Amino acid sequence: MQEKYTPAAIESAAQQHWDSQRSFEVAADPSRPKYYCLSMFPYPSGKLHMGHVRNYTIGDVLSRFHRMKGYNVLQPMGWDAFGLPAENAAIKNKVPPAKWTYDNIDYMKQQLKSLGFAIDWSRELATCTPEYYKWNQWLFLRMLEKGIAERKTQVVNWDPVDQTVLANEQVIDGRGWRTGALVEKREIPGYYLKITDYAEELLGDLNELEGWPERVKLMQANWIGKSTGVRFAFTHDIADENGLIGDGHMWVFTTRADTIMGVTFCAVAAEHPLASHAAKNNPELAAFIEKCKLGSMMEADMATMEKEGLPTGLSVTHPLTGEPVEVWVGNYVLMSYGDGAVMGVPAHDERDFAFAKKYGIPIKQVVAVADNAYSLDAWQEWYGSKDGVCFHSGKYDGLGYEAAVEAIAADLSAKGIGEKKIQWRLRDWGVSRQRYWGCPIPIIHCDDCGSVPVPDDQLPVVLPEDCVPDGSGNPLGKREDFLNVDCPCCGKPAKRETDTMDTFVDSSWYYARYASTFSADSMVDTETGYWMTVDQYIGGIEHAILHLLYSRFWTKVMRDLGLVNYREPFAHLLTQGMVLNNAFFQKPEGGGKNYFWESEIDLQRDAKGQITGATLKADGSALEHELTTMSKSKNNGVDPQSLIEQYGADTARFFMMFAAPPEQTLEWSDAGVEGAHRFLRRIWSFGHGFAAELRGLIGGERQLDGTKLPDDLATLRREVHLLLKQANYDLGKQQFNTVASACMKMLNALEKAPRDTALAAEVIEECFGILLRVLSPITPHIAHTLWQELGYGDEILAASWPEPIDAALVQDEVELVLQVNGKLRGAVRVAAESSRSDIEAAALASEAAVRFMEGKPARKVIVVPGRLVNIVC
RNA sequence: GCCCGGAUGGUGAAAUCGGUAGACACAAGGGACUUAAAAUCCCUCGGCGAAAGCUAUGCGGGUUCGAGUCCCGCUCCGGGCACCA
Repeated sequence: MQEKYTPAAIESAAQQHWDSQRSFEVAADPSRPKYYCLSMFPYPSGKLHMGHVRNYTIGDVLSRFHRMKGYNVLQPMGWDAFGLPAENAAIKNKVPPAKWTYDNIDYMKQQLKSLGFAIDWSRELATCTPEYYKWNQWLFLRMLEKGIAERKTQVVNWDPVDQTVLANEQVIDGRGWRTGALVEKREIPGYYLKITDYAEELLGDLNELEGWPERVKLMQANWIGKSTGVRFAFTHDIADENGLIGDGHMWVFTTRADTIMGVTFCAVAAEHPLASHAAKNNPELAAFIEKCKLGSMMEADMATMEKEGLPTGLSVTHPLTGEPVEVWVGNYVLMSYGDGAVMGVPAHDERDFAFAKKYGIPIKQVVAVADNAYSLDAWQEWYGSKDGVCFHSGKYDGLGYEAAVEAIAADLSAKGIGEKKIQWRLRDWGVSRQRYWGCPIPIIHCDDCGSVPVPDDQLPVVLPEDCVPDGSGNPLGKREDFLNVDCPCCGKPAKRETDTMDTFVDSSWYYARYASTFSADSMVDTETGYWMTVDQYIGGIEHAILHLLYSRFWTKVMRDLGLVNYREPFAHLLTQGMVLNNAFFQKPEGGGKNYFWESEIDLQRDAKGQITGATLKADGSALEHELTTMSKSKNNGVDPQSLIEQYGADTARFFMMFAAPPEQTLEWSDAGVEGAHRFLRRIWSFGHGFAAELRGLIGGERQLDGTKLPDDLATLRREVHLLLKQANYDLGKQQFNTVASACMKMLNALEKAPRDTALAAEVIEECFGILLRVLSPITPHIAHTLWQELGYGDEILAASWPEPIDAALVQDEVELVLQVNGKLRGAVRVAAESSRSDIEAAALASEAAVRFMEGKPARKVIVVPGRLVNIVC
């Protein structure tokens, strides 16, 4: 056995061993319990980053732990291979996205292998391969047949210079990222998946997901956003050349029907038919509407922008009072939510209040809350409260929120212009992307037959892999060989759809494909039934809503099509915190941020080492900094490669687990890695130092007799078994940082232990065997090698997980904390099985108690068994 | 702006059910070994104080014998906001 710990050598040897044994290739085996452990697959951006190392180490720890617990463990890996960065790289380097992507996959796969993850590589998949995306297309066609997919108009960011659609990410301060041109909103056709049809089930089934963090379920519930309210119409006789607009009804939705008597205006979206009609003879309004159409599509921008409006000059009729109500166009009203119109009740809605104050619209209080006086001076929290009663509301006066809503809904319903309605915040999922590097939408456009689905036997529609996007629109639009096709209905020349699918489609079902046998004839097969559902899913908290919601939806669609028999894909979810690092930037005049690498700058720090400023090495100019997620675009990623090369995979893995609990954000710091490596060196030299003794001991049928141990060895053994108990508890909580520290404590104890007797060697043999096994999921290479070298066995993978021995844990005496009036004043030692009154007596008699009680009688003595005694006097 | 989290020494963090705050590490300082360095090992290490002790878990209140942990009100930081993945 080598004296020196040489991670490079032992890690490649261990990896070769696992490779040659095919240790991690698994098959369905109904006789054994299965554990499907899935980490979110990476986007092949070029190199692994620290977030990946963190994510996959967590998954690997859980996989290896469960394997030693006796489970049949599946841990697959693949590539979320379609997406925008490949096109950006193509624009920059003139390399086809396909080549860039496949090259990145090759490199990153080798990186993953060097980290020693227990992955079944025989199930590797990449979403950009036709064998995979064929089934995106196939399922999309089934959704079309069932009416789950439909074609309607969508609003996109349009760059008028490049004549191309931009992602939100490519719009910086309202301008195109490459051209700097003001971005416009444009309506174009696209496909939507009716996720709203599943809203009720997606919401309800959250209750079944006991293994999900509450906060994720809460976020999803809020996102789905079920609200019960009233949809009703303001009537009018506004007509254009086609007759009454909207049949003389302007529909609105409100959750506050109880405030209907306080309506003093209505607001409609810029795209609303009444707005368009009013703009015809009103150039100022037409200009305002154009301006609204320029604005951002993003909800955050909508919510923070200045609320503006302009009157249309039109009025509609209040459904209950019959009074005329002015109609305004508001830039904050969304055509895509509800009916694109809202009622304005300034007295009881904060936004309406601000709007009314700004434009001098009357404010009419119609809800009163006891002991509060209404004033128009400033908005008060209680104005929006549902706790009050109707007021100034005629027949509804005195009714509380619920009674008022019921009464008003009933009256509106009687007039035939309103009803109670459930409204969802969730919108349908627009899946069309005007991009090249994605899964082609399998549709053919024929002048005669319209939009025709590609027949199943012509799937997949294969994406040509040699295009190089240049930023001026989808290159598929110029590919005659892709575009031109005969119409499947009439046989006449037709054109293929050039839109591709949202990449969230790719990631909505990959877990099911891993679990099946990659058949060319079916999306999923019977093997899926054994492995699914995923027992443990691990990924970044940033996916808490969209990816997870789309996957849940997709699963339910597959179930309705009879493809799978489960209703939820992921039983347990671990949302790892993000890995953060400082990012340094300057703000150029055109807007946006220019990021610099830390190597390009000089840092200024205060006496405590906190960063106070930064300057660019090149010209000394000042930089701003922010603590943010590691990302390619921010030049603040730390490449794990150098870490692996310098210290080895085990050190990188140990440090990642030790640095913070998995759910917490992890602020990157180079320091600390050294400590992890030092620990592994100590483990190695401890093993090396005892190699001869341990080899002699291991292997026999001998069982350590704990009753004959001298005190120091009994204490050591007790300490290690106690640490094992804690480590097992923490593994159950998925708190791996304290598992790592338990291992460190075990080694600390072992190093201090006496080692000069045969009995000592026996205890150390048992304890070190525990330590190696607890450590093995985190640092598998060193644990594997020491296990073998010391003769514990051939395969630590095949060893069973250690459990603490109760007899080793007992102790005769315990030390209790002594408090007087809640303050720590000392300690009392008592026999472990002392009664409450014995403990009280011992505490009261102690020197510290006498001293701090200052002669006062004890009014109360609180005894917490095994913990403390508190004397109140 | 809205929804969801988080905040504990110089740093990362621990504290299982409301019961010794700072385990385990990193950094720093001191020492041993060494011709020297590296490595390794030992000691100190929240603040104030000579000590007794006091004080301390982002800020301000509250509940409790006892609060990092529970409640109310803030501040700052992170994630998401539907075309980044």
